[in-house]
Amino acid sequence: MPELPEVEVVRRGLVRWVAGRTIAEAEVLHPRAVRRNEGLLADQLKGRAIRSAERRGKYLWLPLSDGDDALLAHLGMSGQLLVVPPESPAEKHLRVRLAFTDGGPDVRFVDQRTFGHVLVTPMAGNVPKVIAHIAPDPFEPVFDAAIFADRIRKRRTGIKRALLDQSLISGVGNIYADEALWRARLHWARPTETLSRPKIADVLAGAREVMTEALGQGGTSFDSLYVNVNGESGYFDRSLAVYGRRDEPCPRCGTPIRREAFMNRSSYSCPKCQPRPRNARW
DNA sequence: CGACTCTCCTGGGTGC
DNA sequence: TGCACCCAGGAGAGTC
Repeated sequence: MPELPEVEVVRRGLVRWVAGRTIAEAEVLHPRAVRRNEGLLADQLKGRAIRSAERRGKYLWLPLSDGDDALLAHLGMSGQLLVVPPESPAEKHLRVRLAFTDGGPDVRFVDQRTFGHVLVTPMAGNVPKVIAHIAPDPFEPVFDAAIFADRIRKRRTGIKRALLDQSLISGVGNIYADEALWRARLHWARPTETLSRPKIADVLAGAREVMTEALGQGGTSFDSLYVNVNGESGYFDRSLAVYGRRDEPCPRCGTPIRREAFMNRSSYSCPKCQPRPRNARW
């Protein structure tokens, strides 16, 4: 499942392949992949050059020449942006294909579960207009830890729900939320308004550390659904402390990791290091 | 505005 | 072997 480190791996892989190249043809093979796009993507992209590859949180975009807009992508759960030779056969779940005027490798958006999407959208300052409501991610210079802590403390919800709220902090998904909370020794249902500023700083530090480590190992992958632009999986799943490790020993204290249902998904935590608060909220 | 739920999707795994 | 389920969620839309 692509979260910030996985999307960053894709961005880094993509930028060296696409910067400066001109799109000869864009082909949409599944309408759902462009459901947020206004107009015809193929017409909007034909003849445009890609300037670079940028990212905020889990969103990735390719600024385009001849206008102040960009090709924006979100990988959803199973989306991939692959760089492959133009003659290679269509992938089973190929949704959008970009061919280039230089005859070099295609960029292909492949997505089994179609939660991901791509669209051409105008920029609003430094980010695409349609993601202006997303908060900076914790690796951006403009991310303000004090503002983040204030906003967390004003919420009336559980800390994990707040971490997953992309308007408070972007880039954190289910995996790294669980890992950050384990590092900060906090239960996911801890009410946000009961957290001290230092404790919020611990969570933020945990999130930054675990995502930095994951990035260093090429991201996390549990199966072949998340891959970099060359189709390779990351190795960070070997380093996860709690996510997906029900009944395995906590790396810190040895207590078996528990799995709890939360928002129609799973939360993994250590019962001893992360005791459930009496005033749990979610 | 904030809190929360519902919904979209496919294929691998599981139990009978 | 077949089939009915369950599960993985990110985030926009909608409700209150």
